[in-house]
Amino acid sequence: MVNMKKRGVLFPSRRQRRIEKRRQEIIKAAAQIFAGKGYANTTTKELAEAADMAEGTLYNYFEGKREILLAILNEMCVPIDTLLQNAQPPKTRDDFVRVVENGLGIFVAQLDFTRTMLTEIWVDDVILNDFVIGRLQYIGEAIKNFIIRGIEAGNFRAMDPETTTLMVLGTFLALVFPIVRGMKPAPTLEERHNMAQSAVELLLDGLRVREN
Amino acid sequence: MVNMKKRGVLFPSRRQRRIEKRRQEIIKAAAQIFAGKGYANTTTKELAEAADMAEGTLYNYFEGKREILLAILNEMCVPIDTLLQNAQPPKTRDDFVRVVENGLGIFVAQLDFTRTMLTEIWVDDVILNDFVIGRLQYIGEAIKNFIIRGIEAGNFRAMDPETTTLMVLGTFLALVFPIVRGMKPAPTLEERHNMAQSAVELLLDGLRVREN
Amino acid sequence: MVNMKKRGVLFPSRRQRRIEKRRQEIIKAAAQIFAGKGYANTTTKELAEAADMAEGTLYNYFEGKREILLAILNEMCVPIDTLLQNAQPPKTRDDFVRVVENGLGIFVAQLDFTRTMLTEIWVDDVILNDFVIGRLQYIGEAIKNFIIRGIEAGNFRAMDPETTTLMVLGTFLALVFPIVRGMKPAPTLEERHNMAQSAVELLLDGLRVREN
Amino acid sequence: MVNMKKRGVLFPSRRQRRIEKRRQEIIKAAAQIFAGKGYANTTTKELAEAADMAEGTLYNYFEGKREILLAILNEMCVPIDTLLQNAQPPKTRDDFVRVVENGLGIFVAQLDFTRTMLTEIWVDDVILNDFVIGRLQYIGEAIKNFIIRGIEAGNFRAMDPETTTLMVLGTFLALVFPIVRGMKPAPTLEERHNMAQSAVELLLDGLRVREN
DNA sequence: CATGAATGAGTCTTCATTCAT
DNA sequence: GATGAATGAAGACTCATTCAT
Repeated sequence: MVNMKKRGVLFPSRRQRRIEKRRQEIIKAAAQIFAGKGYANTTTKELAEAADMAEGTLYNYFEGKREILLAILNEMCVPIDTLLQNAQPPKTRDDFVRVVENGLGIFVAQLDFTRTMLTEIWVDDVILNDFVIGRLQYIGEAIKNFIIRGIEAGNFRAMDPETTTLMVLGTFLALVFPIVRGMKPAPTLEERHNMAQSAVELLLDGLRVREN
Repeated sequence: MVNMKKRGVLFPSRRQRRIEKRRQEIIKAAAQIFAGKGYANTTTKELAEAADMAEGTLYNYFEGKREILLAILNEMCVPIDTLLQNAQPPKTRDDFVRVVENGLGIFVAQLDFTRTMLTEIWVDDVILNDFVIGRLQYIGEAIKNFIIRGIEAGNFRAMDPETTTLMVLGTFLALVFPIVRGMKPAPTLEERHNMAQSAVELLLDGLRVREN
Repeated sequence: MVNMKKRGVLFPSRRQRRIEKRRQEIIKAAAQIFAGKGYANTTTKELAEAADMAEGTLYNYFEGKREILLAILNEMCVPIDTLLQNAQPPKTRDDFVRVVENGLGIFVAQLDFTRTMLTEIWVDDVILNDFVIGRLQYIGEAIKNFIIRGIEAGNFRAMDPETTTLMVLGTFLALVFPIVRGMKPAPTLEERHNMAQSAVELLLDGLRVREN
Repeated sequence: MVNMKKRGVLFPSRRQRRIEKRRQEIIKAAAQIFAGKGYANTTTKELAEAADMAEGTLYNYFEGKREILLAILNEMCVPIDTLLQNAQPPKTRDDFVRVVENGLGIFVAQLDFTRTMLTEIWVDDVILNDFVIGRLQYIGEAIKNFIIRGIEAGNFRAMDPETTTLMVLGTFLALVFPIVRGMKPAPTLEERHNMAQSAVELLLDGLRVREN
């Protein structure tokens, strides 16, 4: 007989599914508000209203306000981590474009989560370390290797890989920023493709006209 | 006889100078704390302690907590605005490098102020609009014109000026970020020069080796 | 199905009744303290203690300290207003006595409320205007008309109606004052009747013996 | 040689006179503000500004805020006490009018002081007892005797002296109220005479026409 | 004596969390 | 599980009083 209390993650009972659904509702609603006014400026009352439940009910699903925030960030990291795990180091120019495109896609797909994260990393060292630093280092490492290999293969000019990595990341961030901050609407699939093209073009070839 | 009540800004009385000095002390101390934990997570008690005075004394110099924040941001914008007003559109590559260098210099010179601002723009629309948007647009416009003129002169390849501008800004931001976030120490003058060199090189020539 | 959210005023839900009850408790306790030491000298802590609840709980029922004061005054005006609306202009001497009697009754029935009001009208123009002036003018008008009609009918001697009205009101106030200020115990029904008799007698016939 | 430090009250030194003058300035200015917003709602900063001096200077002339209030009330009681001491029990109707007139004159002559007192007696038992109760009892006693003697002489009808006394006082208060509360301008000498006439007429003869 | 900046206890108010229903 | 009233610790701000200049 299956132990009803410990069905495990793979075969959740109906009860567990309901709980999970409710948590998701809370998370989604909370992300929207956190994204708008920041964690510290949001009251649990607002969270409850946004999730359409009583204040006390929140505490049946989360230990407290902060756990909701952490859940949001965890949630947001899932697709990022799967992308990172499956990603192949880009070989061709099109590979490169596709990576940027995918990255944009992830952030855009969960705008509120992204906003929430961006809102907090400046203020909360724990969050910065637990959710951002590691992944950023991983990505940075990947880019740096990409650059180094390019230099070794004679395809890239000899530049400081450290600084260059940062700037590559910055290019990406710059594309995302106005969207995240709500100054631009979320780009369509096609627009994302064009943005990625432009980015890669700039990074690979620079502004200047090739003389030959 | 000198009118003691209306000495004006240019010849401040000793009293006015003392007040201004005290305000500066408060601003400096507050920026340090705001930079670390954000405006909302900082109590007036902490501000007072950091400025080494009683809580009530703060209110002899500022109308309230928020005014201290605004004073910080105003303070920080002064050197930026003078730079922007005196800046010439870069003509040569060295011009370009110098502009980036100066920009880095400003942010680094007042790290706490920069951090404070970065901490709040995600959360406070008023601040974003009053202190950032305008200047960013101004800078963005300048960069865009630079790009457009370069394209017209046949020096730059035909790229979307809008997106490109963003990415140029992003490159800069990327250089600043780890310093502002306290992940890297403030760079020396020489290091800033090298960073600016790298940035300009990447932007103008891209990663790829010129084939000729 | 009964709409739970819009039951209306006439059929309050149990919840609404509970809230109203709690508000009344607070109002009553607050009136007692305000009456004793005045609004400005009363702290919310004291209010909470008097109402036997935590300080924060007050704010579940009122927007703030001042709203409690206003609620007290509103509360106190209800019986006054109903009296004023139903009152008939006194025709006979007994009518007159009864009016005075009723008036005394109202103030005595809610001594703390009366005290609270008397405490604040000297200090708070808004309250004076919103709660007192209008009603006083209405009453004054009624008295004045009563006097004028009396004069026209040849029953009353020709006196300045304005000043006389004031003095009639003053007579009433004088009866109320020592009770309100706590210098005398609240009068019984019978005592109130006698007081009203005396007042009417003085006003109608004066101190002097009728010569005929 | 005269002891400069203890010249006594009758021959104040120039220094003492200056101090007294300064105290009077403060008292006057303070009364104006207390009259408007009440003691508790007035800050020492406002007092200092009104007296055109620095906040600290107040403390060279008074022990604290409360002492200023008490000084105001003392000040106000001087003319009242001299009047009470010199007053003869009114014999004729004109005597009576003159007493009322004088009373009005005193209150009107120092409106701010009167207002200040009226503002505080509701809220501060010490003040009520020290400054008002005693005098009121004295006056009440005088009126009561006047009434009793009138009754004994067969001039006045037999009424409850207690209640009647109260109402006589109330008549007076009613005349003063709108002036004190700032709803009417201060009456001229002549107007005061008329008011006194009306009051006495009402009290002695009542509203009703004498039938003979 | 005059000044006014400094002080810190005291106020009103907010809000995350608990718990009885 | 759901509710939302109760709680009280903590926060921003005020102000009478002191004191160095």
